[in-house]
Amino acid sequence: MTLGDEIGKSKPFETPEQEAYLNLLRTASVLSEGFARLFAAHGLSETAYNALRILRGAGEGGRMCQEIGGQLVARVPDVTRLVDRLEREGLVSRRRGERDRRAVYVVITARGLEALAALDEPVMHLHRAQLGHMGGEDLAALIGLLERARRGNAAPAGGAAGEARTGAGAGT
Amino acid sequence: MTLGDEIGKSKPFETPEQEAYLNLLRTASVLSEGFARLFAAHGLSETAYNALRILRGAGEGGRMCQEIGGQLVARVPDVTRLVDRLEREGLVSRRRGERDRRAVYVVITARGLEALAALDEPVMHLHRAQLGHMGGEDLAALIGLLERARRGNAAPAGGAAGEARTGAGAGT
DNA sequence: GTTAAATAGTTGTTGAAACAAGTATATGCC
DNA sequence: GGCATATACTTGTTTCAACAACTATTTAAC
Repeated sequence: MTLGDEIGKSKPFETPEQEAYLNLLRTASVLSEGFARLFAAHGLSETAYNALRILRGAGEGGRMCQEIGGQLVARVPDVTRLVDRLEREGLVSRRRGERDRRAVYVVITARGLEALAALDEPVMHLHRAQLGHMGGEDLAALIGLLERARRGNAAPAGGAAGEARTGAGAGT
Repeated sequence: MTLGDEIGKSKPFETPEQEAYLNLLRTASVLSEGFARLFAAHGLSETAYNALRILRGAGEGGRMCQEIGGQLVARVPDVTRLVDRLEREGLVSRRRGERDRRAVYVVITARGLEALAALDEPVMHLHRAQLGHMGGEDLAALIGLLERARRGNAAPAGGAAGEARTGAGAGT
């Protein structure tokens, strides 16, 4: 089913770029809704799940809020309150940095690890249910094209782009 | 730049499906942020812009709230208040259906058309800036793969899927 | 024709997203 | 070593998103 049929557009698209963009958003929305439902059934949002995944990868050392923000697939401008919620539910714990007392290291708790573990299997299953019908070749092609698509945005050409971002820029 | 580098993941991905999914979300997020900035500079959200586009396509007859919801690229479970906001800013007007007095037809106003017109050129420009570096062939391939990716979700196999959706189902 | 079910929107409420301003610690300059 | 700047996070506030309950109208059943 083409996107034109799906959203009932008669004069489908003006340019291939627009068609690609709208297809991208639509696909992301459709797939992401499936995960949102899955996570919601476990009391988590997609962002929360994502953050927990990052923290599981970080191990006992944890990660600074800033780093969490940078690693999330979708930009989140308020990591503090995201961590607040996770902490309130006992899934993570905060630890003030010792060397740098401004920093706050967020560490996943045993309960957080359990929550993730309970999701590992269903998540993998859903990934396969959603995209398993595509061959490995098509998946590889899709991945390559998506990476290529992002490249145009590396250096925002316009005027009002690429500024502050909550004091980040953290740099290599 | 691969997504693995981008979000600083050492052990990148567990399956190609996961890699494709995360690349998809990331790309959608990156591109969509550009548009969000553009629209915000004109006092609109992406959803609001999208709704106005739908209403411009609908012409003087307008569209029912239900139809707007169905045509938006990302599902929005509260069209009423979306229309509220647009109405408050004078971009659309409501008209109670005459044949079916339950229905509310939403029509774009002259001011709404102006707002869109002011964005037509910048939007097309941004589309090109974001994806213009990809050849027409790659764009076509990407579009095809995205459509293919959505196909796995046509009939949700699981249990807790495919229910109500705010009384919709509306059918052909 | 009157009642039951379905449809189209609205309203209420809670939680999260987004932007801006504020506090505490570190770093660098002189 | 004291002051300016930058960094890391927190807090305040407004707006939007999401789910559920409610009203009005239509359709269908009997």
